[in-house]
Amino acid sequence: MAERLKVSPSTISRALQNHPSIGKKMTQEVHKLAEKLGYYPNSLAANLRRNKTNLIGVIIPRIDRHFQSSAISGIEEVASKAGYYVVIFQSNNSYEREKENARMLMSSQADGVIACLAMETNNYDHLLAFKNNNVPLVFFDRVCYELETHKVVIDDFGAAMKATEHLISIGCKRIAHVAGNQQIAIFRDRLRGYQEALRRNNLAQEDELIYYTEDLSGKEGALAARRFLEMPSRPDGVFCSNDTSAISVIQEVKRTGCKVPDDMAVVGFSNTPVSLIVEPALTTIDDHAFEMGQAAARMVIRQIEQPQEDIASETIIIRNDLVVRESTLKQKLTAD
Amino acid sequence: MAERLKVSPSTISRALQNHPSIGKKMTQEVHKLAEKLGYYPNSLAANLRRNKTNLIGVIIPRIDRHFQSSAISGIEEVASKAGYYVVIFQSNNSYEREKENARMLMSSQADGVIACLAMETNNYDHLLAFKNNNVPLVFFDRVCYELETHKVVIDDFGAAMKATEHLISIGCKRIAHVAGNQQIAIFRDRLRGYQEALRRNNLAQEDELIYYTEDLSGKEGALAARRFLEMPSRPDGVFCSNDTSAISVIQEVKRTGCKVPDDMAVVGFSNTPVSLIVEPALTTIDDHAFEMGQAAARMVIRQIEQPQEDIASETIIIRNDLVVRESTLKQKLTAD
DNA sequence: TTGTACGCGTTATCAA
DNA sequence: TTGATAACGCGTACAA
Repeated sequence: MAERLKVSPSTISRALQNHPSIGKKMTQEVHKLAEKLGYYPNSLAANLRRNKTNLIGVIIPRIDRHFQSSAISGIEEVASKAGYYVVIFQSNNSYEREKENARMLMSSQADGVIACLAMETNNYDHLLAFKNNNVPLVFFDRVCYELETHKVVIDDFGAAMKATEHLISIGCKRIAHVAGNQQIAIFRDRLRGYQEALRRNNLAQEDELIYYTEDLSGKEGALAARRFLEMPSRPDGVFCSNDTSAISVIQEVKRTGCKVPDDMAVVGFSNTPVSLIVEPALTTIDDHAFEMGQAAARMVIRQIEQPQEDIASETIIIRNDLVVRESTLKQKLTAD
Repeated sequence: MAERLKVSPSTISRALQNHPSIGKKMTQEVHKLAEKLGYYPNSLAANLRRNKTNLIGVIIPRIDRHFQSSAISGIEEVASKAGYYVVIFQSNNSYEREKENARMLMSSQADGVIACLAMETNNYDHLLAFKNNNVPLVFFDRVCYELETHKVVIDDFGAAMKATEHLISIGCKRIAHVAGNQQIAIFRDRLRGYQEALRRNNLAQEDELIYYTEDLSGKEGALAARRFLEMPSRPDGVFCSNDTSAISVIQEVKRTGCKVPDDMAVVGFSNTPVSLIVEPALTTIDDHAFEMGQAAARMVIRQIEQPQEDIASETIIIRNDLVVRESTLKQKLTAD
């Protein structure tokens, strides 16, 4: 190491981190030399020694989904300001990969972990390792209620109710729902919120008004739309559990010559950028993914830095907003 | 360590990696015990010892851009199959952050690096460190011609020419261009491709037909459209350097009551998902981001594993395709 | 087939 | 203010 050329390793080490007990002339010289030699500290060794990596691991299904990448941006913003680095692991919605990711993360000695569960996951043993080894773990969005950890979520039930009641408020009488995978809590909650809104307003609750999808893909959205359109008494409003399927519904409805929102009003979920581009622009729930990420990061960092606060489980609920756009602006109301 | 309960550390170590010279009964027992104890190898220590991390660092502007996240998915797919892990660093298009990212990556002893440069970057010293320390470096998309490294790109010049000639082929006579930041090579190349197409076809090449933007944002696209629409002799076709601006152009044109493609045909660049959702659907260049990522990953892994192949610089050019959609399907041609 | 001993590059501790 | 030394957890050459 660079010390050859001057003094002792410890002096170098201290100088590089501007330790107060080092002469400032010395400190300067060391810095200059490091620069000249193109010296990069080996953080592997440092982390090993200090038993701290400043790494926050993130396990998410897919990076190329807008909701996820927004959340990551939020995590990154908070983490980097606090001096942490974010390493991302994609599960591709596969349980096996998620398990592998968790193992990796344990091995890399991450200081904390933030996770959004894979579709497939319904066994949580692989995540217990974090608890057992005192690695702070925070879930967001697709959380796990079986495990006692901190969570960041939105009120999916309430948001779905709000979305459905909005459809009711513009005069829809038969409201359908495109439902997500019912293995996942958030999609169950959204279905329940939809049902509760109907119940409270004494509207029809027919099974055939609910179309269950595997993964809320565009293709499934189109299939759902076709089913609804073929019904003898056609629904006049649809609440979809995500934007992708909602947009497909809009496109399919238009393809058959019907009008959105006049023949069928549509509401989505997530406020992804596409909801502004489809025509008519999509009314949707803004779930503030970026803020969820920020909150999750703050939470995990707090646990890392204040381990004494031994709170078993805390849940943060991020606000959500209904963003009303043309896909639910019926003529009679635009006069306002 | 687990050895307390059995034999020596080295036996454990060897057993865990299924070393041939260990009794298979022994090996099995060790694995079982590790499982029971919830043992996770400390990869920090292992990497330090082996002087190899199996990490590929990726420096990109922003994870929440579709092109980038697709490329990352491609990188990840190849890397994980080859036993490498991908760590992502976002520069947010800031030179300072990119510099910081490079330092981090050096410190974390990444085995290789894949980079897509930030908008701001026009000094490349921070990347020299990789070369100086024999860390393989591969650029993609926004590459750096000043440095002698491997690169993965598309033929931006040719693609832009193809896009522009497509506009010409459908009968456009006055073709405008929404140009990206001219500091970046790819955007310069796209402008040049546009110009070359006009030249070859003896079409008007007026300065006012080129609208220079800062970052090809939606807002700038709308401004460009307005400028074009206000011109005394209005352009009848526009080639935009990305999809975001192209979509804004379409929306702005429609807002003023003009028709796409009949009054003004529009072509974008990248084939992002939104290009399918806008109406009319956007004709665009598919730049195969996922494949660029794959190619970059293969390239960097080859360099890691075969350092003897001392090729100074190799450039892979990924194919690109013009995807024709309604935004350039004029009535007279749809009869085909 | 297994054990011993050392070193990877850093930092914490203690002594000077 | 600085230096010597040990230790972090693992892999490996060598010895047994």
